[in-house]
Amino acid sequence: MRYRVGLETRTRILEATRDLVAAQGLEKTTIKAICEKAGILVGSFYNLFQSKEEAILTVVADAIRAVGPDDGEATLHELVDAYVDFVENSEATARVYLMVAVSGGLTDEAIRARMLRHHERRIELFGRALRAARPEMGEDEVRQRVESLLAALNGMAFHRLLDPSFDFRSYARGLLQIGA
Amino acid sequence: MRYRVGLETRTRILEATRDLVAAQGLEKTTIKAICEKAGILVGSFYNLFQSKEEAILTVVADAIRAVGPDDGEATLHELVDAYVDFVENSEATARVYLMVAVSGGLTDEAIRARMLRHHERRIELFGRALRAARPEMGEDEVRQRVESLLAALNGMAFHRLLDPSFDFRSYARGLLQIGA
DNA sequence: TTCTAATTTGATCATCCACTCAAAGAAACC
DNA sequence: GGTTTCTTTGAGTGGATGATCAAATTAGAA
Repeated sequence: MRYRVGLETRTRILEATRDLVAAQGLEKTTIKAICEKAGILVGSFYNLFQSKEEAILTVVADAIRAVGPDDGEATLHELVDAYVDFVENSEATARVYLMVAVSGGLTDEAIRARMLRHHERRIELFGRALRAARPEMGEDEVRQRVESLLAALNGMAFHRLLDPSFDFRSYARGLLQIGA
Repeated sequence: MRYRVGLETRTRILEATRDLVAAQGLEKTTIKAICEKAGILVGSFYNLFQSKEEAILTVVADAIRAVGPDDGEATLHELVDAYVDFVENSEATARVYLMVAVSGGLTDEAIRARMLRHHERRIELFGRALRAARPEMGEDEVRQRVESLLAALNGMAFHRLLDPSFDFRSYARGLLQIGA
């Protein structure tokens, strides 16, 4: 994979994989369907990826990274908004993330460990923001509020992906008023 | 399916299916594995179920029913506790429910509709309990609080299933103090 | 016990899927 | 233009899976 055309094909394969996984789930996504959607034949796929698993894992890794913590200085409001933005603007990636987190996390030890680490990082990020806004708050209460906020955000993100008419942003902002 | 042995076999098949789906997910659960776990041969399976899908759908329907609203008179605290009990005491069923809700809900229109109806019923149930405890609260705020509570409960249930050391009951009760 | 209907057995089938590979074609560098 | 390396093609392989079926066995009612 060194020529320009090869890299373009690789991108097309990953996009096709992401969209198919988002629409049909991890297991129902077949090599044949990926290749059709990417406009290539099977052999080309295996020229760029060693296996179906490798392509899917690449998509999954991208999805996890896309949710990931960025700015350690952000306020709670900004963090919540950024998560809503992610779900609203990168719906396919968000769907992949959610499916992998649940189906993968519950059935695959490696994914489970990765999800727990990812969660812990987000807890720290949100905890830092809450402590900055409410310096007087005790550590136990910070933990309770941050776990609650993140759980509610995840639950609402799922609701939003199930039901596009669910006003994720409003409800997410409402969370800050309840728990602020 | 009229003889006693047939009904027993049916039960064994459904238990095996439930446990395998809980451990490996919907798609990786094969007829062969179900039959081995149930201690039967393939032909017996097809004597009692028309297809693999029928067995899985039966398990899934049981799982959805198991989370379902029961008592219209229950307090918020009782409703929350009942949900925690369900997750703690029927872990396999809870895992099946979660996997179906996410993977199924995001990829299958029929399951999606079913999940949204189920969610709406739970919102009503929790809403009734909150209104009973806080008659002065406006309808918009009831909706915001109930959506937040249910989303957080679902998010925490997932966290608990990923991480058995997560103290679901304490955090769930903490939700009531934040939003009460 | 006898008879019928339900149940079990296990070989068999058709289909789908991930993956391989050798040959032909295209891209990049001299 | 020549050479090398990368890319594409597409038929083909092996294996697994869901499902079928006729024959043998067993449960239960009369």
